[in-house]
Order: sequence, then structure tokens, then C-alpha cells
Amino acid sequence: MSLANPPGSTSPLSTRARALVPDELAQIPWLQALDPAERERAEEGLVLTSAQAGDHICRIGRPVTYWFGLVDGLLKMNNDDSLGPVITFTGLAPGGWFGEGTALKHEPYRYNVQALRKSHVAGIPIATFDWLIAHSLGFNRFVMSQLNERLGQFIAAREIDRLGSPDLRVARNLAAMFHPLLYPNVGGTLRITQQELAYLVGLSRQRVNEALTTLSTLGWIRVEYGGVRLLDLQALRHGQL
DNA sequence: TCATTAAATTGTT
DNA sequence: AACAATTTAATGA
Repeated sequence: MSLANPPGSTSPLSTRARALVPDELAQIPWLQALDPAERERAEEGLVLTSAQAGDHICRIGRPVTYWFGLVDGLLKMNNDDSLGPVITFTGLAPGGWFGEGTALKHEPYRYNVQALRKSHVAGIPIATFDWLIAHSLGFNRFVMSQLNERLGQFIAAREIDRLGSPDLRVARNLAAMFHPLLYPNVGGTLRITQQELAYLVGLSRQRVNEALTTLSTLGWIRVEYGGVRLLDLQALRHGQL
């Protein structure tokens, strides 16, 4: 029941990777933006692995080997490891791809990404990523849009941290994970337990439970077993109490 | 496929 | 942090 994760967990992409089935390929948003030739090259490089809760997808200081996307499950991005307190930057929801900034610069990771629950993570090798950047206009458009939207989220995250109301903090964090461009596969229902949400937002599970009740009373969301259904994205993003 | 059991998640104290 | 109630997942006939 504890979310604690042993620091020695191993990197997942080394073993047990496999190719993707067509159904999984259809869930990768940027593939649609590629020409047939580009797409073929991308699909050649694509692999899928499963990560257990606590597994690291990438670690601070490690060299970039893949560009990653979450097919299914839930991830968190934090700073941890070296100095200071653990700060969770953001949750990563299904359909989201991440690490492009680091991949573009060919720099070591400056953050950790860990699985919050058992997840399926897809990836393309950095060489394939480079090739797509060099050859595909559609891919460049996607990556640029991705960087832009994520910048917006990090700016919003700074404001969220200063919010006094726990209810609003929960609302804004949910809104981030319901972002239709960054996490297109979330759809109307985000699969996340109240414990996981508490861990992401930095509140107790009880408090998150209260907040969710408040938000559902307002008609912004509906609370379901093991997840949250989106009713009013604008309210979650900008609404006041 | 259905019924039973175990596990996970939630709402509340 | 601990509890009971509820929902889902797993198991086996």
C-alpha cells in the first residue's frame, strides 16, 4: 500500500521491450502527422515496455536514449535525487510524450520520471528522434506545439503552488492532466486514485477526498471509483470558489 | 459465463 | 492512521 520506492529500481527499456500492435500505434498522436515514409521509419524504432510502480523511466544525469510516451498508466516528473526536498513537477497522463527538450539538446536528464502505477511506456531511440527532426515537417510541428503547451503548464504550475486553497490546487492539477493536446488519450475520464492524486498534489488523501467532493458538488467533475470524469475543463482551469 | 474470493479503493472517524 | 463499506479484478467451475 505504500508508494515508497526503493532507490535501486532498474531502468525498464533495457529488457522486455517489444514492438507495438496496431491498436497501440493508433494511440500515438504524432504518428498521424508523418508522411508514409517518415511514419515507416518511426514505427521501425518504436518499442513498448511496461514499468512497475516506482520504476524509473529516466533519471537525473543519465544520458538520453529514448524519447518517451505514456501509452497507459500514470507517471510523475520530479527533481529528487541530488539536493533539497523532493518537488513533483507534474503528473504525466496517457497519450503524453516527454523528454523532447532534453533529446533536442542531447543533454543528460535534469529530472526523474517514475511510474506511479504499473504503466506501459513507448519510446523511439534518440537516433530516430533526430532523424525525424531533420526530415519531417509534421514531426517538427508536433514537437514545437508540445514544447509550447508544456511551457504553459509549467507557468501555470508556479501559480498553483501559491494557491492557498487545497480545493483549487486539486482542480488545477486535474486540469493539467486533462489537457487535450498534451494528454490526448485521457479523454473524459482520468484513471487516477485519490491516493495517487494526493501524492501528486502534495496533500493527504483525506484532504483530496474532500476537495474532490467539493469539485463534484460544483459540477466541475464527477468522482468515480478509481478515476475522475471531466465535466467542465474551463472551470477546473480558471474557476474560483 | 457465472459465482465466489481476494484485492484495491473509497468514505469516514 | 485506522476502520468498514464498496467496487473491481482474479479465480475456478
